[in-house]
Amino acid sequence: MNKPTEAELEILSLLWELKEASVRQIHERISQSKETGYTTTLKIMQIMHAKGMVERDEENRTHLYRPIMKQGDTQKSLLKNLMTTAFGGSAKSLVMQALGQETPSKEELDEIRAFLDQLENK
Amino acid sequence: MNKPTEAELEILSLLWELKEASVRQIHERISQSKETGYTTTLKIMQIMHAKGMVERDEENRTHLYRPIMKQGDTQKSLLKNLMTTAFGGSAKSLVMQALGQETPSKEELDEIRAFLDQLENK
DNA sequence: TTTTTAATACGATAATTATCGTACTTTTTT
DNA sequence: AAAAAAGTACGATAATTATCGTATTAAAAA
Repeated sequence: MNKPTEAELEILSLLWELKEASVRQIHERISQSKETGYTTTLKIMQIMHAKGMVERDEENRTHLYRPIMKQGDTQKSLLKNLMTTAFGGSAKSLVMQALGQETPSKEELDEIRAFLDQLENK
Repeated sequence: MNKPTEAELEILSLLWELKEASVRQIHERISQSKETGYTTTLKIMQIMHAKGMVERDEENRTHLYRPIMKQGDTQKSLLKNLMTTAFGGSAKSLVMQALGQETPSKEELDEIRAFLDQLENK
């Protein structure tokens, strides 16, 4: 599956969150942070559909879109790409940079620790 | 400083690694993994210079380029962007995805643990 | 000294991505 | 029933990015 563009990714992540949404719903969310026309959002979603990135329920007049690209797979491939291009392939430096960026809660830190332990025993 | 494009990032990370390089050096590295013309690499580096992303030593005929954008800053902003768009802002899920992707060595895992502890006591 | 090689500069073009206007259709409101 | 509102479709265009050819110049080799 091909790499989503910036605009596509923005929409995809809303779809991951909402599971299913109309163009209007997506557009309302997007236009909170960005000045953009409704038909622009519509067009991008149509393109995503043509590319097979999303599926569409056309039962009713207002179409409903659902993501096809799995969130985990997409995250994986984007991360891998970023890791090799910007971090010289080092997971460690990426991870530490990310943690410094936005520190998780105590609970989350513990989950990460557990995950580290599990990795080590594999 | 503006977000580097894919092609720019590829060059930037080579410059981070080499500290300083000619167009030819960069092009040789790039063309190992990709079929591309010399003048294409040249042009992109010229554009990067025009944008102020790199500096250039023009003493000799063969110009030498050095990165201006600091590696850490660039990594930070790219990661932040990816974290918000693809990971719903969750550092935890990004970190775990990255670790699953490319498991660091035992030593590196320990460094990450130390970093986690340090975060918690801050 | 002549020729060949290796460099830069830079405009033109291709390719990709984002934006929007307009036409048309269906639904809802008046 | 007429008008307004809310949808989709889709072509055209703008903006950005990537690629390359050609001209020119400097250095190296013959």
